[in-house]
Amino acid sequence: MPEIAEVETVRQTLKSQILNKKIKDVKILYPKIIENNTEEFKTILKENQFMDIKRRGKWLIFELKDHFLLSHLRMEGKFFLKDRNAPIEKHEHIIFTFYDDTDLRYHDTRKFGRMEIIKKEELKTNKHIQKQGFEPGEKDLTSAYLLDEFREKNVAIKTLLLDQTIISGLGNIYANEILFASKINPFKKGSQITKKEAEALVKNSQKIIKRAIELGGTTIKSYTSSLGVTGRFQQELKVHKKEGMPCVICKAKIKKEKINGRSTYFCPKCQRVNV
DNA sequence: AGTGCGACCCGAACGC
DNA sequence: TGCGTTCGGGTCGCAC
Repeated sequence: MPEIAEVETVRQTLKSQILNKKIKDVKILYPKIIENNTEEFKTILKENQFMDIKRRGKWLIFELKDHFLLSHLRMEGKFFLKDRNAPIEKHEHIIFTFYDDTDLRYHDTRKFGRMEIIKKEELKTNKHIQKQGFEPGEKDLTSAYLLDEFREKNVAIKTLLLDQTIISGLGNIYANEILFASKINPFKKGSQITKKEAEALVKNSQKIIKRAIELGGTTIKSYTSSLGVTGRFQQELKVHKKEGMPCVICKAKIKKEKINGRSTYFCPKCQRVNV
């Protein structure tokens, strides 16, 4: 699933492929993905060009002349670059055709992804963008900040790591891995998190996301990023999808349980409730 | 305000 | 084998 490292990989890959190419036409085959009026969406894009691609958390931000195109891949959104004559595949929902006869195609099996075009001055106040917390690696993501955010929260730390308003960009895979690296039980309540644990979370989120980006993200299940780029971080997963396998530290069997409806993998020994 | 949960989707995995 | 059912997963919006 695309989390921050996968989205960053998509951003870098796309940036090297589509910048400053003039858009001839846009086709919307499944309108629910677009949060704007579809005619308005097309009108803004035609004859326009992507001048830069930025990112905030899991949101891709394509810079146009006077607008930004925001794109969230959710579970399985992918971008592919193809020849315009290539047959349209089943899950290709949005097609941007450039004047050089290539297409940028948005492919999304589950149709969960979303796109929205906004005026440039609306970026900071956009409802999606403005609520993003700090990203792993940003210097404002400190243990003091986390302790303050967790202080009054009576929910599992695992759930809090997935809250984009606190830390921006983490999904289920990296939340599981960061908790394992930090030796924190995923069920532990936010208010019970100690200073030491908060420091470990800052350090490990930074380390793991940095490493995942270096490896091009995690390819798991059906998810691969654009243009056939395959992530290699899955080779370094320690607990995610490792139910029943021996812990790399202590050999105890990795457990799988649900927290807030999400699969949570952890080592019952290294991540004991009271350490 | 904080918290929990269904809805959105559909292919894969599972159960019989 | 083949069919029906369940699961997963990020985010939103609603209910409490």
